[in-house]
Amino acid sequence: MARTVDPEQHRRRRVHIIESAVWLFATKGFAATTTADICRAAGVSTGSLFHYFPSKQAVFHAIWELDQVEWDAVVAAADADPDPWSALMAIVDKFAADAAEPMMAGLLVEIIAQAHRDPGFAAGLAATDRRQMAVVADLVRRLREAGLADPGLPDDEAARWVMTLTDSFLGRGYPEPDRDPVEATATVKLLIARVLRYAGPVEVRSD
Amino acid sequence: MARTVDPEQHRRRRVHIIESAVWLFATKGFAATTTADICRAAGVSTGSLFHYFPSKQAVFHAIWELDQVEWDAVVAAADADPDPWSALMAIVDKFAADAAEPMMAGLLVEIIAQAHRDPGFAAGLAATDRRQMAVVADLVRRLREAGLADPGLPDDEAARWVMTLTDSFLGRGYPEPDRDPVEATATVKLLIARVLRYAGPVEVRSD
DNA sequence: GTCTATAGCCGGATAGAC
DNA sequence: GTCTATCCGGCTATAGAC
Repeated sequence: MARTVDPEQHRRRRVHIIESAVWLFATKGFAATTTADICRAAGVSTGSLFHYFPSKQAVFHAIWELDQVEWDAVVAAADADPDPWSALMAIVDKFAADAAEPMMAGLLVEIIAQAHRDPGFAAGLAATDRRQMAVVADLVRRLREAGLADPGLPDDEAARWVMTLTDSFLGRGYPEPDRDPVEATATVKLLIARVLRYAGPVEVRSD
Repeated sequence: MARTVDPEQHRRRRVHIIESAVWLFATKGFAATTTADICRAAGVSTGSLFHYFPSKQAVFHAIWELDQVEWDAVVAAADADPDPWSALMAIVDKFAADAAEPMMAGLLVEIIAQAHRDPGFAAGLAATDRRQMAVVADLVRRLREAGLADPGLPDDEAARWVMTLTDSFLGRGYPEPDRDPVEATATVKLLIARVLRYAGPVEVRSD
């Protein structure tokens, strides 16, 4: 009786505000997005917004936290896959799919820009990145121990280079309309194979 | 007599303001940098600033234009070098040196962020990038025709991947203190060799 | 050409009724 | 919990004396 309010509803409203804000941050940038913009997009008033979040920055941070949940599933899938190469390719596909959402590219740029200024945020970003890198490094190790790859580099360094290649999905900072995402993915897989000196067959097209 | 004022002095003052602003944009970001900040850093008054530049954006654009001059020299040197591999490595070194300046990384992030919002600016960025890519593609062609490399990809696509690897100098968006720039450069050269299937010797250390 | 002073606007965040 | 109304600060850019 003390709490008549559904905590679940509270969470849902929060998520709704976050999802409205993501689009704005990605297209206009963090600084150029006003709290009024967010309120309009989410259909709430200023007062409500600041009831759910203490500041504009807090809304931005919450976006990042939401994304972590998705990655947990990806990591779990990679660990469960008995074939390390297919697990690695699944991760590559996940990166490619993320980057294909036009919003994601703009958002990531904004996240990196924030990290360059806010050390605390940078630390969180670094932690996430290390987690992702550890998963990839583990897959490289499994490939190497199975005799399927010989990067000639420490596993973690090799993982870093794999992720450098997947970063290319984000493009070079400007629209490249003539670039075919499917082909780009295939090329990344090919180059990962070369960099790791992978000995197995590289699936070039999945359809 | 009509003009008592040295146009050269006008140019020097402009450059001075630009150089003061670069630092601020790189560390605080474009939006968070106020025109008052720029004035203070450059030691001029508000009125003067807007005498030299019509807007804050114009200051930012001018930075980019200044950088172009530097690149012209790099391009000329690459064309003149009879050895395409050493010319390519010189370009890699130039990218590495740029990224080693801590300011440059922050500035580039800001430039990319701007490009995501301002189509006109993005077009300029794309043009510069194409110019750089064309130089690299030409070097790949020369390597290929000399029988020293066989990327198995079109030259321009191979050039794109070379530049993807050099992008890694900029890091992953957060400080990585344990990363040795000299070693990173050597690794990039090694990976470029693998990606291009370069047949010649890879200089691993220059000192 | 350079300054001081300030216009004019809009931002994030709060107060307090309901 | 949600709203309306509003504060307060700081911003870009301009005006006008020198």
